[in-house]
Amino acid sequence: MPDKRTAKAELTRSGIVTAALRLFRAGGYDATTMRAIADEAGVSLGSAYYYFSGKEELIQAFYDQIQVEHAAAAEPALSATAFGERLRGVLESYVDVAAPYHGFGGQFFRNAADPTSPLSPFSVESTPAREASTALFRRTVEGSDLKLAPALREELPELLWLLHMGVVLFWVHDRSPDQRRTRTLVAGVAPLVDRTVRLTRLPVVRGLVDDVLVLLRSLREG
Amino acid sequence: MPDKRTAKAELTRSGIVTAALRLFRAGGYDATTMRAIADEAGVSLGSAYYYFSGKEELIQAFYDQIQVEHAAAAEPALSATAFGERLRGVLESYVDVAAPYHGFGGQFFRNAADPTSPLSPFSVESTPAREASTALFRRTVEGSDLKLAPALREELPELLWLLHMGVVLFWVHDRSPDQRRTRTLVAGVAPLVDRTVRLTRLPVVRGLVDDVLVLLRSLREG
DNA sequence: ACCTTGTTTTGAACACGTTCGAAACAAGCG
DNA sequence: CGCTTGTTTCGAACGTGTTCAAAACAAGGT
Repeated sequence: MPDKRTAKAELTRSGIVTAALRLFRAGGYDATTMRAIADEAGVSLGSAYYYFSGKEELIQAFYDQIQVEHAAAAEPALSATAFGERLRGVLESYVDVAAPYHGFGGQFFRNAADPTSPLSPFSVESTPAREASTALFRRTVEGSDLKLAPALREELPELLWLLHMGVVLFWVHDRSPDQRRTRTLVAGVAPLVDRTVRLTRLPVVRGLVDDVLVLLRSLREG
Repeated sequence: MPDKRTAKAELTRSGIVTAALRLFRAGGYDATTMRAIADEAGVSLGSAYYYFSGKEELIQAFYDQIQVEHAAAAEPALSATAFGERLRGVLESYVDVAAPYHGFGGQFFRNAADPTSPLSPFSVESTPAREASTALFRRTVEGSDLKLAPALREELPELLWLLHMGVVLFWVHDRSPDQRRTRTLVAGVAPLVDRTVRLTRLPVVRGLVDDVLVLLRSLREG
């Protein structure tokens, strides 16, 4: 492991990342070999493994990039005030940003699904990316016209992130041209979530919501 | 591919499956090599590949086995009449049945998450297993005291299957001893679903449910 | 200058999943 | 019995991700 990172080492490292991203983009994840990445970066195979524990770790760079792009692309959507509109815009912008990678998104996804992998969106290693994404949904809630019980308001961003993960899951399996079906899903689900959340102020639904919150908390500790 | 299956060939085939399952059970999926499976079955490496297109295909046998065990283990739970009780029992019995495989369940899961893989629960190849599982949830609904709009009643089993998939996802990531957290989730979520579904008869909620159904249908065609 | 210590680089080597051409086997037919 | 056709078995060989011991390099300290 590189403890004291010299300037030159950092250059080598970023060179490997750049090479990997270029090749992933061109030919997909599985088809891109570590040897090809090393060649493209102008280093030996062993050097690639000196900087990265394995092929998987190179995906993280990809994730980080998409997350940043998503945050930027979602910005315009956050000028609306209606919660449903905001949510729809934020979810849609992800589909836009991720579109170029849809072809081999599944190859990434396979690794992400492994719970033992640091690439899993639930892993500790993904915490920064996860929190950045959750922050985006927190802004979606807080800048909106939505009126809510404070307890639910606090949990909502994380629940929306979960919804986002669900959309991504759908997206990965979506073979329709230009991911039309995912867009249909987002356009339909956003207003539904809006209306559902507003319903939680009804007395009949209130008790249900409270129990959901209790369950969420007991799961978090467990 | 074996077109005309002779009796001896069928024996070789099942021998390979048995060997694979035994080794998976003992050492997990990743650690079990195709060479070891072939050895254990007393055939050559090439023979294993003559019968199975790859290591992945051997997982399907595992899935089928669990599905059958689940259906059997869920039977007692279906003697209850309250929908919430029935649902809880069915979901819980899966956790019981799958418990021995929790250790390497994630290794299977990784392959299942690949949308291009036939092992994906959404793939055409998985249709039989998926429908068998959905049938279980249809029974859960139909034998219960649940009163519902016919339209929703028709869609509910598939939605419950989706919930089941969600529970499995949670289960895979659950590192608590004896999967306590997953059991907490199931025990908590079953009554919540029960109450939520019953709420759909309220006039205020009715319109929401109708829109959900419309969305589901438009997604199915797309 | 030389040694020491730590970092970076290298390519050979390993084990694995998978492919493939060729051999062995079985069955029907003349 | 030979011959043909189709099935089954085999193991060598390929390309892959990954590991590792050794070399090259850099920077001080003496």
